[in-house]
Amino acid sequence: MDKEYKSIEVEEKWLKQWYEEMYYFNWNSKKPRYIIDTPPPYPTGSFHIGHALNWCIIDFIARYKRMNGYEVMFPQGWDCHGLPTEVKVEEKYKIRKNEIEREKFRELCVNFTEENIKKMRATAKRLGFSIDWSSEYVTMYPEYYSKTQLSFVRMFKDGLIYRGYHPVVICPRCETTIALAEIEYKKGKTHLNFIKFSEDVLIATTRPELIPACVALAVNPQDGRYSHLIGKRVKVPITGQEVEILVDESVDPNFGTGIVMICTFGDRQDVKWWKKHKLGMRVIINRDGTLNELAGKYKGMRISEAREKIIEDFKMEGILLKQIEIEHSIGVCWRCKTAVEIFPAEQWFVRVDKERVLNMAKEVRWVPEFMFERLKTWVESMEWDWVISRQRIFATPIPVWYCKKCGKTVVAEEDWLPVDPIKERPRKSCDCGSDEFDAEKDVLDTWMDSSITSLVIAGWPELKEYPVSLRPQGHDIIRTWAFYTILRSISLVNKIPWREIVVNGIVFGEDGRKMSKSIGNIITPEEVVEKYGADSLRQWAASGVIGEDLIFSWREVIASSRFQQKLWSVARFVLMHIGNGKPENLRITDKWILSKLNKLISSVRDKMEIYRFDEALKAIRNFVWHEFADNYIELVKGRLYSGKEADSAKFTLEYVLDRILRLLAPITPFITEEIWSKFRCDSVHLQRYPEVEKDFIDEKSEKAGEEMKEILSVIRKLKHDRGLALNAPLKKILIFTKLEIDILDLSFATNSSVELTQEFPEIREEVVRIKPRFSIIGPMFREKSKEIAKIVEALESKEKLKLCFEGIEVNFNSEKIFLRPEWFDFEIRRVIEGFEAEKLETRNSVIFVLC
RNA sequence: GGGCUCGUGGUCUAGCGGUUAUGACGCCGCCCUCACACGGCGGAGAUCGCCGGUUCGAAUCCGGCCGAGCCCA
Repeated sequence: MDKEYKSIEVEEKWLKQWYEEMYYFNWNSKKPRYIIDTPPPYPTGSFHIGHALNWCIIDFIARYKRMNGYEVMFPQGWDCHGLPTEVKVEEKYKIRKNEIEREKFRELCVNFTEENIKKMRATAKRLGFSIDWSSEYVTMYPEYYSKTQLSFVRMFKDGLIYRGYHPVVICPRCETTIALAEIEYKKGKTHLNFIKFSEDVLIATTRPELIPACVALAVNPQDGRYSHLIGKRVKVPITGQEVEILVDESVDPNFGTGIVMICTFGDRQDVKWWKKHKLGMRVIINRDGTLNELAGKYKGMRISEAREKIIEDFKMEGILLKQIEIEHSIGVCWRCKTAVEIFPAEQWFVRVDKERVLNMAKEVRWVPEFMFERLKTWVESMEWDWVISRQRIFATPIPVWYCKKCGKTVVAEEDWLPVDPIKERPRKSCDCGSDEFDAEKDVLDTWMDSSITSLVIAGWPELKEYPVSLRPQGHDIIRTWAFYTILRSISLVNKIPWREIVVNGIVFGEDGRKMSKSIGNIITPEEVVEKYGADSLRQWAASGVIGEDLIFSWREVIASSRFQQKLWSVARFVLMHIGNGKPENLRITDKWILSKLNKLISSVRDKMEIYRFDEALKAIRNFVWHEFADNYIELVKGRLYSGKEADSAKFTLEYVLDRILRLLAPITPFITEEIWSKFRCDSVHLQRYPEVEKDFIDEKSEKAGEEMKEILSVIRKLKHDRGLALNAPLKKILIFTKLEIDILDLSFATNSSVELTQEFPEIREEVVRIKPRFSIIGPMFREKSKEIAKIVEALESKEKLKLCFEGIEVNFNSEKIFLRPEWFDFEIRRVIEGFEAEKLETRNSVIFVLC
């Protein structure tokens, strides 16, 4: 074995030697199943460090469960559809999607995505994830999206999907509807404009361009200033429509003038009021963000343009009384950051039964528990159903046509799927007899694809097992992926999707900020692997507390690679000495480490079960380094080198190494496999996770072993303090203890002869020096302090000893005073058997070292 | 504005009713002892964010404040 552990070389070797079938999931296996609903990443082309963290956690769980006898499914999906790819493809080919055929554009997107998947797959493989590549799924392929369509058809039939005219959020740049979950909020400054509608009606608004869309004004019922206005009608400037002044408790009397303008639609609050008060609708914005004829003279302008113009006009008319700058936040499209608008349109919706979703979600075990709160607050704040139609191309088509003659909606039948309504026609005539149809051009929200992953991996529509075992995911997509999956699972099969959900944090850069290109604090998994190997990156991933955000840290990665070197050196030592080990005549030291190891196994198992990989790994590292290497190996070296009583040590070394490797295998699959292959057959990953062997738990030996460790430590310190080499021999070490310690191992480890003594040895003690503590004596005796020192100095040896142990009464200026031991520091010399001796103490022993 | 999480040596962190408050990195000193100098041994370094309260006892529980982050409005 090389002295140095070459992680990169070793890892690349195993990547070639391992065979993928090792991790294939078999539905016919007799083992209990453990199915993981893994996240299908969006194929951007780079498998980033956040993915790496998430996948490491999944892999720890998968490997742990496998070693515990489960048939584990660790699938890999790719969630392909969506706007980002459309945008990238447009950039790449310098086209606009509407300039070429739909089909052609889609093809370009598919090719682009396939390339990206290839790159990400390579990174995932390099990191050593035990993915079952035979269960890979790609949402843009017909095998998958036909299931998305099937889910649409079934939910439509059950009345859980409907088409409706309703205000929805649109992104004027992307020219598509987006879901509430796709809105981001940005803080910024804007002007609050005070505009006079009539002599006694002054409103304040941040969106003056929407005045043409005004359908009502509202005041707070408690607001005494305006009680005379309630129910009155007032004329809107510019466009001149008359609107009523309403009352509503949710109007904030302290904001602006206390009179708010309700328009269709400025924001979601407008939608609420519009619904509640059953107001009319004046839509002045087109889908592309320009204004229409209802905006009067502002027709054709873009929103920002209209805002400037209208302010100018108001100024001229003298009805803009003042403008103040305020902080506010606006909703923007999460992909292109354009400010979103609200626009009523005919759209497809999924019905959201909030209460039911929450009740079912409670049946899932949430790790950490508080993450459920995130879902709860999100669901409770939802204002309308989930809009699932999008005006895009690269997505799953909505399998629907509309009869040209009677207008009836024709939804595809299950055996027509997959289907693209634009390319195909319904396979039967409309009930009215007509064969003329308009295809639905809208497509489905990408979340419609990815919210059925739990079902798809379980074989839906023929479910083989459900709910599945686990959903691992980040907390950033609780309101989307977790929520949608629960909703769809309930809607389609009336069951929760998974028994348990483990939510991990997100990764920050070393500076504690979110990783981003603009800040330049991005670390890629590839660069970590190139420098320190995958096992080190994996150890870093294990170092985070589940659910908490994790800061990337080179320090942690380096510490991890050092641990690997240590483990390697330990293994090298063990493998040099093992062979012919026998579990017979185990000595205290052996029993001590075996007992500690079995307790370690127990606690590591407990930590793995609750996904506290940080604690599991820390415990293992600590054991390997500070118990096994620093102490056990040092204590048994003598036996191994001398061959005396070596078999028990050999057995123990081999047993401990074997268990350590299995314990670590889920976290560091490469180094454990490499060491395992040096003395065992098969793969370490096909072994059982260590079980506690109760027979090895031995409190008495453990206590004795700990005592030996402490004795060793005080002797090391003594040698250190005296400037002796650690292997310098001492004349004799006499130990007085009630514990059954092993002097054979101790004498080797200290390179000295060690004797146990039942009785305290004959000691001659002598006070060599007494140093008064002037900080105590000074304040008491003032200028006479020096005299005290002299008196003490003049004491006879016996008296000095007495002072040291109990204190002594002396004459002082013809007065008797009592000197206390704590007033002085004593230097004591002990002599045993004619040699000068040092007295050392541990909790349970007194040790005399003869130098 | 609301919800959640977190403030512990220089840095990162464990502990979450009684510990001499854990460990890592860094720092200082000694040591190339036949597994390991990517190592060993030893050391210095913390009024546990601030203020109150509960308790015999609080880093740990409760309340308030200050600060950071995430999610949401």
